[in-house]
Amino acid sequence: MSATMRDVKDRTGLSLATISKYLNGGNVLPENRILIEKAIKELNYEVNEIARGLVKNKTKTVGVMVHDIECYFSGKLLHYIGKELRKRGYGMMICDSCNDEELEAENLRFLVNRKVDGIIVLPVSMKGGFLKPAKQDKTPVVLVDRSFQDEEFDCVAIDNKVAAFRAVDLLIRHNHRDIAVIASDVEYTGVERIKGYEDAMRQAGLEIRQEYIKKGRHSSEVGYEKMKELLESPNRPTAVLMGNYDTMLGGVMALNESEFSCPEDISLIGFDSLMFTGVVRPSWYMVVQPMEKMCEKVVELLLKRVEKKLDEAPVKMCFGTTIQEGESIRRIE
Amino acid sequence: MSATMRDVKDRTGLSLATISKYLNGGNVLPENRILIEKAIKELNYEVNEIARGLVKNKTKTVGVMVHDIECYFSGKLLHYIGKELRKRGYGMMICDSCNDEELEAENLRFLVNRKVDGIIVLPVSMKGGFLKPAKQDKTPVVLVDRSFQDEEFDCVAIDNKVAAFRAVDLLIRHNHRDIAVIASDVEYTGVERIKGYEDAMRQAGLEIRQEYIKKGRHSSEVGYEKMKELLESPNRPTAVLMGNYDTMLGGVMALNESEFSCPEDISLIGFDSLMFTGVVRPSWYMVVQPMEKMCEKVVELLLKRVEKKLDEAPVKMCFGTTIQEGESIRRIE
DNA sequence: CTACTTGCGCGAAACGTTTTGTTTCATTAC
DNA sequence: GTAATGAAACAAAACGTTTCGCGCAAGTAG
Repeated sequence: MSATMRDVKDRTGLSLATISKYLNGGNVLPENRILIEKAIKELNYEVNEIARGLVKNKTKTVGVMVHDIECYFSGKLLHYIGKELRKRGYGMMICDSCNDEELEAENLRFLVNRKVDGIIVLPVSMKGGFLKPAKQDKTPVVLVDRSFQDEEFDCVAIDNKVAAFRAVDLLIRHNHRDIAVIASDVEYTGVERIKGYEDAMRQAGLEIRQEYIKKGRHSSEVGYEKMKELLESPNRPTAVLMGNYDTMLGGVMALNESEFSCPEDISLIGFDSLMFTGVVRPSWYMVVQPMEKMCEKVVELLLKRVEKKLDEAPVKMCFGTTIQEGESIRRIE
Repeated sequence: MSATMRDVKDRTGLSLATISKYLNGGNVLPENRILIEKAIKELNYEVNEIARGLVKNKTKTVGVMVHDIECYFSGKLLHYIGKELRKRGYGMMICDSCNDEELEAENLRFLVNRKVDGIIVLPVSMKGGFLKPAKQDKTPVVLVDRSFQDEEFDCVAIDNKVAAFRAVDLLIRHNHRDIAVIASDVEYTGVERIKGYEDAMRQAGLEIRQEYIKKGRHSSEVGYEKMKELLESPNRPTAVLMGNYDTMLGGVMALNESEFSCPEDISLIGFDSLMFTGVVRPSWYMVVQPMEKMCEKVVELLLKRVEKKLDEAPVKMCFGTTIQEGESIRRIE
């Protein structure tokens, strides 16, 4: 098959140790350096990273598990994380959990068995149990975007509660009183965002009505269904906070099919969907996260753990959000 | 660190060969099976896939390189490919080429050095030169969505020329005469789609005007710019074929900012953007590819090569497209 | 001139699996 | 009672690297 170090050794008459030294940037005699380089070129030799990984017990690869690779948020995240890892000489092994907890657990074992040096997880689960094999193997794990209810892990995210609070507060300052929310009660971000919604309502002295809190997994289907229910309800709200990007999509679809329009009848604010800026009319108000910064930090934190430069208790990094203005909110006079 | 086969061996008093046999589904005495299973559980033993890969020279992993992981098309593709690979017991190592040819070449070497069993490429480049290391290593490669101008490789894609032809033909059948196209002249799909545009115009006896053929890399920026040029031109077209999903986004942005509207002033048809269905008004006419089927085939083809079940010349699989109806085309009376 | 350093190179032992060819032992057949 | 058969277990040699400890030569200090 392909050439090995042994071939280079034979062709140069040097020893394996010397070749290895050269490959790893050590000092070799100029004449030998030339010899080796010539042999490598002629043989098209390339390091076998598998063999190297075996002895070093390091693969220079980190695993990244996302809850759902199809969603825009994941794509963006993977892009930034990949860029940052590459900058630092690491490769990336991506797994898609397909929003399935079993698959998530399987993927984790997959990565651990392949001896990745560390793992970045955008989890499906709200509980951290599935990470046990990584712990046992002492493979560092850092969470991104979401954390768990039961366990503390290194984590980089935004404060979802505060972000949702601010969004609802904005609606209130536009004189909205009948404000609903469509968000997930089975995903960490959704749960936190609902809390923020409730806080804002409470603080403004507004009644928290259960019929205005629509729960269901973050997805366009749920967004569609729940928005429909809200529109058809006798107490149709004047504004809705959409729990994430997908529910926003679904919600707007329902709205487009209805007799109502945005922002005249319903005001909307959502999360994370920068892609639509300028494409959709009316343009959307949105809560945006500093994704690139977050990804840089997540990688930095993970590699510190990998390289044993950090040995304290779990670190939680919280980023601030901004609200991107749009046309989807009406001021009630 | 973590337990190895040797630990299992010591704890059971059996030999390494027997443990290996058990792990690989061979027959062992019932009493030994129990012994082994107990030891594995107690030790939390997990196979080290790196070591296994070294001796088998098989990693049960395929590499997937996409031109740009941020784009929706890639996300969808990766989802389906991952699903299919998992079904067949393979893992997936994803690389993002970030639309950069140099990075693409680097990523390829990365995958080859990690001894992936095969590689699926959605290429940036229009030339196949960067695949040389894979050839030398005899790592099978299958292209998806795009192929090269200079070399033949296994490839699964649609016939872009025909797809574009049909789209333009549809516009013509709606009595449009002044039809423009915005597409890439540096990417395979764009080049083919422009050819299809020209064929359709020619066949209908319509003049092919260079001012109506707007070229530039497939991106929302280019879509935006070129659409603006078209709108401001004295010979404003009545319809435009958008070269891909990103140009469609950019084009619609430009349109939204202008005094013109779709479909009253300008009719539009684009490619691949299922995600927007129902969200954008007017809804878009689009050429859609059977992505799931294509991904299944791409994996099937690659694994046949990997498992040496196929030894012929490069295979080119071409899929048909359908046109999804929308509201973005006006019939001219 | 001797003794000590320094820079390179070398051989051999790892790393954790699979695999090959051989050995062991119980069973069956005559 | 012996030979033939077959299943299961074993020991050892791979796989392609890195690394450890040592040896050799040339340079430096006294």
